[in-house]
Order: sequence, then C-alpha cells, then structure tokens
Amino acid sequence: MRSCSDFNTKIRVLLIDDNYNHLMGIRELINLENDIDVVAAATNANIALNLIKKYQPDIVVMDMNMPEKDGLTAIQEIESLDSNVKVIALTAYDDADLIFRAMKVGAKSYILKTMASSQLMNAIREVMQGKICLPQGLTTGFFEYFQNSFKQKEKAQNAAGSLLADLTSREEEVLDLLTQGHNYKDVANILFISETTVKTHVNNIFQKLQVNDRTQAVLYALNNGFVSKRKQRTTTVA
Amino acid sequence: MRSCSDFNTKIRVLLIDDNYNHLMGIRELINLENDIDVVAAATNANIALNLIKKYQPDIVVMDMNMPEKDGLTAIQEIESLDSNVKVIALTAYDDADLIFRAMKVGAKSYILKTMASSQLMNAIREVMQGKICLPQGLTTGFFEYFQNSFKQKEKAQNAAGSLLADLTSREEEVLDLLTQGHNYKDVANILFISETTVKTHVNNIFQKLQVNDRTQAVLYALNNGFVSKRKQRTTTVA
DNA sequence: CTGTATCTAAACCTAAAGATTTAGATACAT
DNA sequence: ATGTATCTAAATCTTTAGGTTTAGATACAG
Repeated sequence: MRSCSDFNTKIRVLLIDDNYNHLMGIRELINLENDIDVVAAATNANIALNLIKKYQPDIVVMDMNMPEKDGLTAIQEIESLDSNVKVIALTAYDDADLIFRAMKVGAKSYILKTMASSQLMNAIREVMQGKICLPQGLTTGFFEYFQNSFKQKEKAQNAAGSLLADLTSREEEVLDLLTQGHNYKDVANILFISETTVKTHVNNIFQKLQVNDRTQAVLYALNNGFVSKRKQRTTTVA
Repeated sequence: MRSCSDFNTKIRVLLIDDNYNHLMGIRELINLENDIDVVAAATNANIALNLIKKYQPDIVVMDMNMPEKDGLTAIQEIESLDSNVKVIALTAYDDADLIFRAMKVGAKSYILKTMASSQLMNAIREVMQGKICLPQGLTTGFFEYFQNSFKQKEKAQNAAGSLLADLTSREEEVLDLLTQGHNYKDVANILFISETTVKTHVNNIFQKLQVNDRTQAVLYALNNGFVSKRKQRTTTVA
C-alpha cells in the first residue's frame, strides 16, 4: 500500500492507445504535471492487461478506438480483474451511445481528445479521489441517452401493453403466479381455489392477451412490463 | 409562443413544495434574480399539473418529498404532458436511489436543499438552455448507482447462468424457439426435425436446467440472460 | 331491481406436453 | 478401434393443458 501522506507520491497512470504517436504525445503532456506519472504505456489492450497486473497503476487512460480489442471489452476485462484500477475513457468521438456504454461497463470518466489537456488532468485527479465525473459538455448527451432508453421501454410497454389493462385483478394474480413458473395445480393451492377455476381464469387471460398457451401468456406479460397489483404496491415507495 | 429575442423575457418558473414556508422561501430567493420569475406556486402536485397547463412555465422546480402524490409520480405525469416543461428536482435527501430514479423519469437536474441557492439558480439557467446537469457533489453517487445496477445484473446472470452453459447448440436452438413462444410442433417444423426429437431435446433441457416444464425453462432462460448463439453474433457489434 | 361484471366451479372432451426406454447415425478424440 | 457426445426418432404411457358450456354467488351501477 502506498502512503497518501507521502508528498513524493504521484498518481500512477497507465496509458493505452493504439496510435504510438498519440501515446507519446499524451505521455509527454501528463509528465508535464508534477503530481502525475505515466508508469507504463501500451498500444494494445492485451499487453495492457498484463502491464496492469504488473504495475498496478492507480488509473488507466484508455483510447476507445482500437482495432484488435475494442475499448469497451477492454474496460470490462479490467473491471473483472477486481483490482482498484480506475479507467478513464479517451476518444475522438463525441458519441452519446459510446459514452453511455463506457460508463455502463465501469469507466470513471470520459474525455474527448479534442478537449483541452487540462480536462484530462482534472479528470485524473478527480477520479484518483474516488470520484466519477463527466465533463460538462458531455453530461447532457449522456442523460438524454439515459432518459431516452427508459422512454423507449415505456413506449413499447404502453403500445402493446394495452391488452394487459383488460385483465381483472384476479386474472392478474393468476398471471403473476404463471410468470413465476407455477402450474395450474400450484396456482389453485396458492389462491385457495379449484383447479378448474384456475383454468377458467387462464382461458380468459388467453383470450384477452390473444395468445394460445401458458408460455406465450408469460412471455407477453414479461415483454410488456406486466407488474401485478400486489407487486406494484410494494415497489412504489416514495 | 413567447419570443426569446425579447430582452424582457425572464425564465418562467413554477414551484411545487408541500411546505408552504419552504415554498415562499424559495420563491423569495428566486425572485431576487433578475432573469428568473416565479409565475406560479403550489403545495400540491395535482394542483401544480393544472397550473402547468395554464401557465406553461419554462421550468418546474419540484420538491420530491410530498405526502399525497410523491415527486417521482408527479415528474412522470408532467413528462407525459408532452409540453416542453423541464423539471428540476429539489430535495433534502442526498439519496443515490432517489437521484437515479428522478433522472430516470426525466428530471433535468437534481438539487439538494442544503446546497447554496446559487446552485439552484445555476441549474435553472443551465436547464433553460436545454442542458441536463447534476451538481458535482451528486455525480459520483449517481454513477456508482448506475454502474452497480448493471454489475448486479451481470452477477445474477453469471451465478445462475452456469446451467445454461451445459446446453448443446441444438438444445440452445430449441430453447431459443421456446422463448419465442413456439410449441413443439412449430419447433419441429422450423428445425426440420420430428416432434419426438424436439421432445427429446426439451427433456434434456429440463434436466440440465433443473426445471419441470416449458414455461419454467423459458423463464429460466430469460432470467439468466440466455442469448442463443445465432443472436449473439448479430448483437455483438463493436 | 335488474342488467352487467366478476369470481367461482363443475362436467366433458381433445390436444399437447412431459417421462421413459430404446436405438440408429455421425462425429470426434484417445 | 473404441468410447463418448450429439442428433436423430420411434413407441408408449401418464399427466397437464387447453376449449367449451353451463351455472351459482356476489357486487355494483343505472
């Protein structure tokens, strides 16, 4: 363990960029800072993985645009190393989808190559302190993508989910138990009703959902965001 | 439509807070700013919804902690109004889960009541420009929650998903068709094999996944991130 | 108070699903 | 060459699942 009180201690950074010139350029820039040190560099994610194990850097600055192994996969592999290395993604492209996916797999920051180098240095220092941050210019794009992904889900659910609205509360209970993998006998026992009653309910469900069998009904429910009344109550916590 | 070129145009804000004193306090603070105007205020989300329709404010500043209708539901309802109103969440609690859910349903910013009032004014101006932003102090919490939600999914899939690894490629094909709602006859026709062969495969699937019927097998597949080989190829795009 | 919706449940039947055994045809590795 | 895994498929049987009709008991609204 390194002592943080040691004033000689610099932030140990490992660089990954398939372009050797970029690699050297960034290295130069970082080494201008007197509190950050580039301890290793690689033009290839596979080599980098070994270097990470060897040098155990504080931070990995990774180019996302690499031919052999793409940055996203590389980040995932680094994260599954369960070392304490924190990855900062570096790329030329301001793509909300890429940003979203990089943050999703565990990146601690996302910096564009077109940004002032101070942005990167800033990010390195912030991330070193355990923070996760996006530059102001990228947050809106990220959140728009984030919110949109949920909106689309909702739309799909509302569009087709209208059939679910036709179910009575008892039918919802039955369908809920079916989505838990219970057969008719189980459902009858759980709801304290006869098996023939369950069949009646199930047949009504089939007609309302326009499906032919239990499995299709369960699939319809899952694909259209079915949540039974009972569950809704426990989920909707303020 | 208001003209944005009009230099008299102030940012029109609607306030919602169930606590009347807070409401008036925030109103005072905002009215100190000469580019922001509180056009309406309500202590109740339902009243607020009507006021929004009436006054069509640019921005809604909403307290998240309300007794009758909670803030999350209120935001959802405002968003489904498909007006251009932008909601800023305001709360006393620094809770990552709340922040995540507020942003998820469409909040454009999330400010703590404990923060300096300049933070709120700042957020109002940023959001007015179409930006989505979180104060620096909240981003780490948000992203930790965000990344964690994906990690948990993965863990659940890897832990229990091991049984899926035992399936042969043909069994995967059969299971894939079952998860699409096909019955045995369908599967037989699609794969150009006899129905008895399908039954053999299905029985092997049941044993390997330790389930008793088709529906349970499908549920197991869906709950454990089953993706058939064929689908994987089209999904894994760099 | 009467029609409508819902929940219940029976009888009856057909079709599909699930369990089990056996076995031929490949293919692949030791 | 021989064992192992996989895919195929049949026969046979039991158990669910699914379809249809009918009907009693509430409950609730017009």
